[in-house]
Amino acid sequence: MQTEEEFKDFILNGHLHYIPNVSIDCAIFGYHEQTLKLMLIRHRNMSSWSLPGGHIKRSETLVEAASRNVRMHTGLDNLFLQQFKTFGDPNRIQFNKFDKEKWFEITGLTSWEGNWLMDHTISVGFYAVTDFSETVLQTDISIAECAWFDIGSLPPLEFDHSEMVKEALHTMRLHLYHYPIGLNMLPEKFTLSEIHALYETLLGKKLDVSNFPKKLIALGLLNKLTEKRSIGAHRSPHLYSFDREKYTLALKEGLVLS
Amino acid sequence: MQTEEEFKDFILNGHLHYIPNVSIDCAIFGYHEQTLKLMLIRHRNMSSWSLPGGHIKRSETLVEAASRNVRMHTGLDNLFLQQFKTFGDPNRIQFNKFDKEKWFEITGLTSWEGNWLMDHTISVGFYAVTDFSETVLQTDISIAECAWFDIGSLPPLEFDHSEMVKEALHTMRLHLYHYPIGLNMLPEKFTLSEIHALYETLLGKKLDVSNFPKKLIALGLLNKLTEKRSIGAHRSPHLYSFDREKYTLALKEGLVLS
DNA sequence: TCAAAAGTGTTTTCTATACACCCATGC
DNA sequence: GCATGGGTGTATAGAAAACACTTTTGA
Repeated sequence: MQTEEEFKDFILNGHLHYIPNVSIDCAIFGYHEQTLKLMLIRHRNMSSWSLPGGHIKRSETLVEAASRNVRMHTGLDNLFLQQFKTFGDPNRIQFNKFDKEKWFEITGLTSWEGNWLMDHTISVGFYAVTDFSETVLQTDISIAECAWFDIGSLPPLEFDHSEMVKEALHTMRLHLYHYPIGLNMLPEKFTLSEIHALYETLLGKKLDVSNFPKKLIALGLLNKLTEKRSIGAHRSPHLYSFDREKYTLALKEGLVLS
Repeated sequence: MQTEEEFKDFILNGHLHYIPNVSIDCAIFGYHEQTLKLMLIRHRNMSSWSLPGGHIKRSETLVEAASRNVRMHTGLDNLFLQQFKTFGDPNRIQFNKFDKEKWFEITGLTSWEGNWLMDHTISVGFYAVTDFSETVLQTDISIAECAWFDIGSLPPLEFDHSEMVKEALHTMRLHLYHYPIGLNMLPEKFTLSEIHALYETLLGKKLDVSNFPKKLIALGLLNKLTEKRSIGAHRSPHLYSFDREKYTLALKEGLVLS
């Protein structure tokens, strides 16, 4: 959706291709060098930030809608993407906060009564994880801004999105112990220290320097490479890579990291 | 919804009070004397069974809708009720399987094009647990039958409800280790053997006779009563009851049972 | 006194955690 | 050689599992 014309058509006739009354919202977590960030967008005509989201095409599944949304904003595909909760409180969206005038100007409408977008909307929350340094943030005509925010200092969010973030973070941290989430946040080859730092940042707590690598190796997902990384005046750490086969299996079947 | 007239009005004008394109479905698990059952309903004009469900009123939250649904079918309130997943695959409902003729007869319509019910519907899954011997199954005008089925021998289900049951069961079993779920499935006063049997049945596996009670007591949710139960030619077991305060706290904050 | 079920105690095994210590590297 | 981070080994505490044993009850 890049032109004003397409946007107008979406507002007026979107319900022909998209399911009304339902949307998805995505909490996209980004990791890089020991900082955890969250991607937020600012809609046109809105002053506060919100999670990226959108409607579901009549031909696609929920995950596909979420995946399309994430791809649209980050340019990335095949991220770890999980449903975490569905939100539907009656007052989760305050339509009276919208900028009527601007809206009428775009659409040529004089009232939003009966418009498919201006109705009670339930939203299915998804979260994704990625390396934010690899992303190229993209907007479309409906979005004014798009940016990464430090997880510790998020701005006030629109709608019920603050609660969504809280839930998303909670679920993501739970999943860290039951799924291998790391493939998209680490380079192809990485050291144990790097993955250690990743887990510490995502979980927001310290993990034992000695025991964490042991547990990780015990899972059997890692291949120890013969290569080492040169890090200057220190012992060269071994490089590891994920065993793709075991990784994808663990994604399906789950695992237990204590 | 008890009369033919109300049913017709729901079909024709329900979208005024209910949100279209979204529904909730409930997997209601029932326990009694070491058997685990699931409540299923059969819609009018449908040959197979399905999970009870319905639309969400514009004024209520998702849980409230689920709660209303459960109450309607079982007569029970305040059950442990949890969202487990939202389902939205494009082909989850095959509208062409519906009995058109019967439908037209009821409504006086000659086509279902444009009817609010005949559109892509996303469904939010909830599960509940109760003692099935305490329930009084109730139907309404839209439902032909309502019955408990043994969890091990469920009939084929409509839509994607088989997958829903699988997911509901999985989530319920996970939650058993993180929430106190038992209040609604046991009498006010119960023995350790009874709660032991409950957990074994819900989890579908054996739990150690000696260690399970220890862990349970260690949680601190139980009050040991001075009363005992007389069970014939055997040692009389102590009766226990839940500590309401600690129970409700644990419902909110969670707990860890290994 | 015996069978059956309740309940307790003990032994063994496993695992989590803390921490001491050795290794590799470049200056 | 020494400072620094990488990596390994071990000792200890605590939890989980297995199971033997004691208690209570009514026939």
